[in-house]
Amino acid sequence: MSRKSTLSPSPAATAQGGATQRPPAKRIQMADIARMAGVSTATVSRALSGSPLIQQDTRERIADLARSLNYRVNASAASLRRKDISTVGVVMLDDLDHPIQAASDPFMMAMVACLADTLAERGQDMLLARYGQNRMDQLPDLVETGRVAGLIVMGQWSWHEQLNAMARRGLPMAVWGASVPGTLYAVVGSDNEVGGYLATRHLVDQGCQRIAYLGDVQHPEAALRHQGYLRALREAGHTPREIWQQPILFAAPDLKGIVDDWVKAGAVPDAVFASSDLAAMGLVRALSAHGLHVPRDVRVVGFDDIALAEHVHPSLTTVRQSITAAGPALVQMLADQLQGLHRSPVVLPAELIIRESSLPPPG
Amino acid sequence: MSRKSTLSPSPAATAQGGATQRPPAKRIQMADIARMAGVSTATVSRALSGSPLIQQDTRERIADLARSLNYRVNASAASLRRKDISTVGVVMLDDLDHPIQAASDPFMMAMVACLADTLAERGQDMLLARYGQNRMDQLPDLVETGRVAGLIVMGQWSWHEQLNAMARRGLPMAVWGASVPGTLYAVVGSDNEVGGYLATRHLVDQGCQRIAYLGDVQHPEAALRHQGYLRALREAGHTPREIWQQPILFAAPDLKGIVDDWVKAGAVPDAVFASSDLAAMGLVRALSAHGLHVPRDVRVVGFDDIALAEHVHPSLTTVRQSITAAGPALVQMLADQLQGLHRSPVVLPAELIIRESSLPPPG
DNA sequence: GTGAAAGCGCTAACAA
DNA sequence: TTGTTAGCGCTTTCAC
Repeated sequence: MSRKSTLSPSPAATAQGGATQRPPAKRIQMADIARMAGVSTATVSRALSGSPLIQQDTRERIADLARSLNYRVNASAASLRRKDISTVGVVMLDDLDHPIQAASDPFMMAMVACLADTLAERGQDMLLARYGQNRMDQLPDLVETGRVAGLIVMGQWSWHEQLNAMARRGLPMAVWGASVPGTLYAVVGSDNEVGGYLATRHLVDQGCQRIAYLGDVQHPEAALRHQGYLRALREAGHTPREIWQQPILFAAPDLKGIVDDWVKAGAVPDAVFASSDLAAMGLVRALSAHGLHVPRDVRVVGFDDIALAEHVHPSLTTVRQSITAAGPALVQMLADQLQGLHRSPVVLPAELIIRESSLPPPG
Repeated sequence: MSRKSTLSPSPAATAQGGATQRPPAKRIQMADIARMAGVSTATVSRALSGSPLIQQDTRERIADLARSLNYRVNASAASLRRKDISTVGVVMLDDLDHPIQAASDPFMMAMVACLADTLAERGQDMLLARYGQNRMDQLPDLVETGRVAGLIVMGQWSWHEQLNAMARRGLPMAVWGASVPGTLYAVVGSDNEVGGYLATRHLVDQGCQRIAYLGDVQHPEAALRHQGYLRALREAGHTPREIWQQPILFAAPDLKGIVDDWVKAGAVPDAVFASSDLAAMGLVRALSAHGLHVPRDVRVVGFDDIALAEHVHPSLTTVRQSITAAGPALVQMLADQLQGLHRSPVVLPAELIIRESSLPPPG
């Protein structure tokens, strides 16, 4: 089991007297199997990959031998020879380099998990990496050093230009987000405009008159949600007020300050559409610090439908982005890119999930 | 940019008339650089890896050439030749194969992100995979096919025996969790017993008399937290009641049913120590469905200190597991395993973070 | 200091 | 059907 590695032992471990070395048993390989089976490596290779060229019994004999010796073909060697990379890079882009930011977004992380499963089903490996603004230029390395066949990118954020540049360089990739004019890369995303519309329309239907929006309109997805919000408002004959359009940060917003502003201005909304569940939950807390209760005083709708949305108090009305649809769509989009097929953006339906936070309290 | 791939195009894409092929530009390689620089590939290889054997100017000339041609050494080929795998497998074990379960645990996902960063800093890649009970036996494949040097395993759960079996086979791995007697694999984890003690002791100090525990004692980590809970109770002279030891599922507990039981039995506790923040948040909601308010009627303490704990209402008192300590510890533990060094379990300190959910309400 | 040559472990023409 | 041979793209002795 001698496995060379760049890793170095910890000081603690080297200092420790009781450390023991494992016997360096040589790893078996294809030539060994071939010799023992009395055939060539070519035959072993074909047998193990299930080639129909090999006779039934030869194949089984070899398969049995391999199994009993616990032999497995070396994936890297095979991949090198075959010139066929079965690993996909999944990249989480973060605005800051604060440890764990986009990573703390449960929606993104659920997507990562779904991608892992989707890729696994297709027999592909997933290389996961986080990149911040500073290392952004190293992103193409993953592809150019041949470690991954292509990239699935999450967190379009403010990286639009860099992503476009990468697309121009011909990097195969699929991006989760929203397509804006001039987008050169392949995009998969939810129908953010309709999502925003549904959320706001629902609040209008509840009789809300003073509906605020919480979201960073610099962010392409949030901008579309805002457009949907405006459309619903327009339809209802409401006029959006400036103080109710709050350009908060997507992940770590200062909700307290915003509620303060509302209270000071005597302009507390009777409903808020927040562009993420995280923001919505933070808002509930910020409001309650001012003695404002959700949904009694303020109705709240979020976006994403993270797992927790159903389990917090009050449970959160939200716009569901279907992760189980998103993962396969992204993987397929990348597969198409790798075939050299350019596809137009994929827009997944968004669905309003009504829970307690936007409904009249039972009392 | 011809990149062969096992991926097949989607029906939608093939059907689509507007699909365009990218020109199959041949990828440059070391031999090309060598030819253009008028040296051998050996020299290029050495120059690019910064070997001191190569003369300063030769090295720079080659480096410049490579950069201008946007050449990068093929990582797989190099790794094959060098017999040195710089990829680590990070595995999330799930109890069910319900899509996204442990993956929906923000604590685990934050850890994954931290591992990604820690490994990246060391120049290692991270292969992320989820495994359920059914595919569990395929886990060693990752190592045995040479895709990864070793495994970092999260979600010890009820897999103890399988993990032990893998350790016996000599698979290099480091597991996040708790060490129980007879554990053969390398373990890194928080000080769960002390964490449970601190949480419960804090509730005792608040004057709580009827303190319940919520957690699956089958789970090694939860069992230790329970022991800490019992120790604090014992110290305070309290007797733990049966109905207040609830063996809930770690990730998706039926909190409603438990609260129902308490109410029916007329045995509603005045405080609950939950073995995860997720469970604590669910409990807050389940209690409120019965008109019970946190912290007014029931004080609650969680475990983990996920990012959201601070931002929900009421903000959650909890026991922090330091992710920033855990990630590096796991990586180092695996590094030591790969060196053949057996180290004893690493136990990281747990810290009580006091917030609203366990304190008397301000009113 | 640099180059020639021999592989890493496997697959795929091409022959037989 | 199976074996022979020639690499995949790189690193590294060993010689010069």
